[in-house]
Amino acid sequence: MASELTSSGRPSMNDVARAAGVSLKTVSRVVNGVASVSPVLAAQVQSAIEALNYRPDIGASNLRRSDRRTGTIALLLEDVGNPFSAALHRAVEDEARTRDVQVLTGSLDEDPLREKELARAFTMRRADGLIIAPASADQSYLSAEFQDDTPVVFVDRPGHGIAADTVLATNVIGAAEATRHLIDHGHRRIAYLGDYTRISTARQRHQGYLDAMQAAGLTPDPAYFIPDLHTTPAAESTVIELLHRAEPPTALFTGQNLVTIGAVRALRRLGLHRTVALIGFDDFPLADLLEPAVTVIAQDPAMMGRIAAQALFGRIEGDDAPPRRHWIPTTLIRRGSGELPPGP
Amino acid sequence: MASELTSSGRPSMNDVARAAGVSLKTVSRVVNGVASVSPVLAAQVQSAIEALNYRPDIGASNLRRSDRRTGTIALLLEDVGNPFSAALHRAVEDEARTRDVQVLTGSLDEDPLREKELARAFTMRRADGLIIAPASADQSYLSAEFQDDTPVVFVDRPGHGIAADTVLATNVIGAAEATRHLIDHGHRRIAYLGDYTRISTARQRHQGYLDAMQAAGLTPDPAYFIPDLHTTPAAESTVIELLHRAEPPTALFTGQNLVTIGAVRALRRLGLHRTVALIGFDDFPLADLLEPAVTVIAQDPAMMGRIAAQALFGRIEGDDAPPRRHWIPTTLIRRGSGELPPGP
DNA sequence: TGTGTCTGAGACAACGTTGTCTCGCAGTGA
DNA sequence: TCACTGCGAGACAACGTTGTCTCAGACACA
Repeated sequence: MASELTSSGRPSMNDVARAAGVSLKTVSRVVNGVASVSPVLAAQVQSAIEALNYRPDIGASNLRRSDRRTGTIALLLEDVGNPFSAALHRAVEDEARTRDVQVLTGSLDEDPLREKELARAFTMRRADGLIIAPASADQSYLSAEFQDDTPVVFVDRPGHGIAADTVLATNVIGAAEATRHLIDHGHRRIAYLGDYTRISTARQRHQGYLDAMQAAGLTPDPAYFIPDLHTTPAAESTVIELLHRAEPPTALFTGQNLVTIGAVRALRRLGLHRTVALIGFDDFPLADLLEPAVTVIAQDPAMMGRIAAQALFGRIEGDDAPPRRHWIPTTLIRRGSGELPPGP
Repeated sequence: MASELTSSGRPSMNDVARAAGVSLKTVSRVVNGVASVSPVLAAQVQSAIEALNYRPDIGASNLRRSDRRTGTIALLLEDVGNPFSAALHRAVEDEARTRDVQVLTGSLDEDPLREKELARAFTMRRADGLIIAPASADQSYLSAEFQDDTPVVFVDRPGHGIAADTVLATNVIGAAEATRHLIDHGHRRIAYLGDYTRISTARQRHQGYLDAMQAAGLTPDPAYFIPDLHTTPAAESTVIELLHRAEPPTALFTGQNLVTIGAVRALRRLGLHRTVALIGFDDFPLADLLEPAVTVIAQDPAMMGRIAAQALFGRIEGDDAPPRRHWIPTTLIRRGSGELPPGP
């Protein structure tokens, strides 16, 4: 157990070499599984490694290696604590795991400055690639940041100012499907309630709503267009105000999770949860256990993460085809709230 | 815009030095904010940095630096996709952010082998510290893995075989409070339904249940002790079976999130959700919107993450006091399901 | 026996950066 | 004018590792 280290910290290959009575380079060969080492020496090296608890420093390795891979990718999401981001994160991790790659994560909180700070932090750590759900309006800074030699994949939201693979939900189609579903159930006064207009998914979902209304020959009433809701309390109070109007909508289409939940709370407080129809974009846990259960346009964050990670690793491994755009389909899940008829 | 790089990849300090007409070391001084550089040269260096989009390689920096900090910590959780882990992760990130530290994450899925693999992967990346919710029974391997020079903090579950700071919820107290609450509402036949017994939190919550029963002079019926439930479907079918027995319990105490949700589903299917009382350990979104709303013992994963991160950074910065144990209190939230009286 | 080939293993430089040492030069005081 | 001080800035080695080169020795063959 007596360790013969020159330095006080972790043992290095040199310490292992000394302990095993071989050259540094031979230790390197054993660690990297190069075949041309005689079994006798290899065994000596192995036991020295175990005696000293030697662990290679992949930072130093990376510095010298020709492929320059750190075995680390970066993942920038809206908020690793929210269910959508968390599910996507998990799927990325699963893909990374099969390749022995680790994942550095960061939350952007819709803050463009934070996005740039984190991009820089990850550049300085020489991540092999980046998956990002961008918060800022323009990602052209990324090509300078990464010198165009680190692949980038956009997920959930498209990037701007830089060509890269992109993985998106079918926001327009899904929102149109939700709206059409409400129209098919007899609704005409349908309100759209969405997130900040600067967020592209919010704009697309609104677009889908408009498309479906127009396709049905209905004129969307601007009074029913309610953007810039970002939190549950904001959505709740806004819905209460909306339903107190002289001519309230008979159906609500909510363009985001927290907004949907705010709407559910508001309808409950007003006792209108069995009267006013509701469809939310993005599924959430227990939606099926509410009264009435909430009809949603479900996204598939796990698939988005998986496809994004596969695209990224493809690029890291040398795929240099033109950037691709992957559409991940949404699904209408009928549960009750979206099938309520309009009042008399 | 013409870049004068020797190498084809990212520019190095050498490239910046050449472009600015100064020595490599002067660039290093400017990058590290050493004051003793004349303003003129510093400005030349700055503009060369910007022209070349130079970004320091903190891996190389770390290799040479005396403090040996990578500015990266590792976080090992049960599953970054579940709400508890995700909330904890987010809190750790927030603490790390104030210190310009990035977070490497990994999910263990109750797999001891995965725990060891990830510990090794993070050692090889020379993380400055580790926060872990352990899946294996013994973490003594960590002191070899980290050579005792990388601080470790256990969170949610205690570690074994290695002394380290530990951040735990008051599982026994919280579970006892839940059970007492049911007893106070007149229940005598109370079932405990929990996760795998090998998980320490599951054992502690069961212990709290036993404590409260005994304190009330009740003998816990072994038939009402139902361990090893890990998923919602398993919990759902088990609860259905349980309530079909000749003498079913009048109240359920569920020791974990997914089990609670399985119980809610089962009670709904049986139409007993207003008859059989239910208290769950760990809060979950929308628990207050169910019918009846679900009474829970709420944990505070964000506080657990924050305290764990603060403890870890304290150690990283040199705190060498004996290991501490931090207890994060749980809170009983009365919502209705836990206040139902026993049937006649 | 001499020559050539092969193989295993060590020597050395280099990756990008920082710690330490040294040196030149301007400014100071006698 | 001459030492002395102080300060800015460069030279050099080193961190832990791998790529490349070289060399010693075993072996085969003419």
